[in-house]
Amino acid sequence: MIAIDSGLRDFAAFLARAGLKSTRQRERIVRAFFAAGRHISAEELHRQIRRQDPRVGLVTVYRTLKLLRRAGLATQRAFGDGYARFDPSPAAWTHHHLICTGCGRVQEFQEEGIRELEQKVARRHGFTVTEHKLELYGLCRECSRVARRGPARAAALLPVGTRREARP
Amino acid sequence: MIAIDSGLRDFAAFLARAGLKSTRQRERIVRAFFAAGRHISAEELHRQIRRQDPRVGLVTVYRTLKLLRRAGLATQRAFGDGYARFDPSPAAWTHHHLICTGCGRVQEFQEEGIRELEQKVARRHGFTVTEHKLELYGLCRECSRVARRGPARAAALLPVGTRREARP
DNA sequence: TTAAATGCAAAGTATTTGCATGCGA
DNA sequence: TCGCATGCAAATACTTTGCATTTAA
Repeated sequence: MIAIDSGLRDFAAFLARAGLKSTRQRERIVRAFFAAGRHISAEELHRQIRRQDPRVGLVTVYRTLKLLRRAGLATQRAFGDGYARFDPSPAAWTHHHLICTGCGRVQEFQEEGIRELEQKVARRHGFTVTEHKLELYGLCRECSRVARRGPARAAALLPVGTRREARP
Repeated sequence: MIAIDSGLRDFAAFLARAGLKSTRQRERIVRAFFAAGRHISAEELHRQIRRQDPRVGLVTVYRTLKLLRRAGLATQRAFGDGYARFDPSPAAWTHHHLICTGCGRVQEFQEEGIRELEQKVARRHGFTVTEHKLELYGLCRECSRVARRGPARAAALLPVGTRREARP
């Protein structure tokens, strides 16, 4: 996969530039990160890696993700489920998220017009934008259907969420 | 303040509807919440309330914020500094955020066109949107100026953040 | 009266850090 | 060889929960 190779190369360059070392763990983590689906959590990434190499600690995954961010290769997000999520950076500029508060599923979408609007806002405020997040929360097609049938009144009494929701 | 009164009234109605009680603490918290600046954290809110009434616990602030969400009167956010932030709900529909990664300041902005784009996306995906977040991260005017003078190269080696960053 | 609310202390949980050991350059 | 990297365990820090007590209805 070209995306993985170029990610690895960029990261290696970053390490060299910063006087840091290439290690087996870092390579495994970076490779898995670029191979992984989008918006992956540290824990999920760690699980993936463990399958091939049990000798990689969760702590190192966290530390490497931080390095990836410093290298400009990863973007951190928080969808409100208590985990930090990570995306390869160029992707951060080209897609946004629809998060279903019913079933928790996260869908991506692209919408060209948004970029322009952002630039307009940034200019108006003298802001230099490096990252952006647009998240739409609501009910997906299926959950909407279920909600329409079910007792609508009950919604007011439902807990807002079961997991912790703040962190990131 | 009209906004505070209507917030209190709505919350009282919610409590009655749900068979819950009105208490001195809940009134204080809700009042302070609607009087407070935007995107306030539970801790900040608690500090404000304590000035007038030391007999309100942080735990109750958390619990009441959760009720406010269930009542549809508050929106929860996570800007990446480790705290959950809360906004009065109608505000969530009318403003967005510019977050400076240099100095941490959060500015609000409004941009009419975004609403339309969202609706377009929602229709395309059969999604019923209840909440939305648009956050632009980058450098504010002043931090941009400083960055342009300072040694640009150093940026690659700076820590990405000092506080914890994931949570909510 | 009684079910809900409060507050303290303790638990929970994602993430970070200290430190002894390992290992790349 | 030398200093950065790793991994374990322990620490953090925001948030939630258990439980005895208080309070609104």
